[in-house]
Amino acid sequence: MSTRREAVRQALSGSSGFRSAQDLYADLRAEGSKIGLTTVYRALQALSDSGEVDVLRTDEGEAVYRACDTESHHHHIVCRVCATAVEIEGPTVEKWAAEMGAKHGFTGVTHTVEVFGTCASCS
Amino acid sequence: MSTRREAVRQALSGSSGFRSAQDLYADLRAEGSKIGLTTVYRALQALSDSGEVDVLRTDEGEAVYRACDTESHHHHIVCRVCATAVEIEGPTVEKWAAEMGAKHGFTGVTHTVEVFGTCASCS
DNA sequence: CATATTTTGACAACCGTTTTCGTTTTCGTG
DNA sequence: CACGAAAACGAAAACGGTTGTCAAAATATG
Repeated sequence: MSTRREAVRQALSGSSGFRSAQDLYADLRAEGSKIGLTTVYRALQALSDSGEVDVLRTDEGEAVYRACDTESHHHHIVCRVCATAVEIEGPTVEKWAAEMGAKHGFTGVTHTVEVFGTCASCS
Repeated sequence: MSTRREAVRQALSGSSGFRSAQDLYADLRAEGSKIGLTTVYRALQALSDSGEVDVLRTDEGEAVYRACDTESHHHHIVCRVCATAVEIEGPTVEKWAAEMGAKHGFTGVTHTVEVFGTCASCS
């Protein structure tokens, strides 16, 4: 793990919620780092490959990343104002997805679930 | 509703599963239409605004569209091999999402749910 | 210390999407 | 049917996020 990559990881861990690559790049530059945008992208890709961060796409097609507290499968509820994310657990959904898959003859069922809303302090 | 827009809608209805704007453009050109790519995008945007089609982003950031059978809120289970999509209903998830939102003090909660798997005929 | 390997970052290339803008088509009205 | 306004169209350029290129710098290896 190189220094730069570690810096990106920390920038991500240090902020709550989902951040875009460009956000993180701006953060790092703001604190004086001379890191390049390319390196941020590379670091995020590596971190996501190794499963250390979650990735998802916004409706605008931008990739956003988040350092996860837990290793296990879980979902998030994200504030659409301040982007703060809370990890939520959903045996309910997991079960529902599995049932639906079975019902329609699908195998190897996976699912993507994202919940958005306005958090208490932003509303 | 203009002629072009109708053509796009039909191209979409005529194919099962999610299709990208460029797919549809290729389809239309293949059958001899002189439609422009711009118009396909505009038509899809209009159709999605009016709720006649569903939109979602692939992991690669590309927007894909699908003509829906029903007007109401629902989800899909998509075959990752042939892209066939089946509409599924989930009072369970709707309720779960609302509960989770309330539990963490979020308001105006919306959600995105997509289920993927391999359909019976592809597995 | 010299050399091989990896990492880095400026910049260009990409790709899907959106905007721009001049042209064409459609449509309402006289 | 003719006219003009408004809407739709399409080619090409612009755009924004992301990825590739490549030479320079950092790091590891002998």
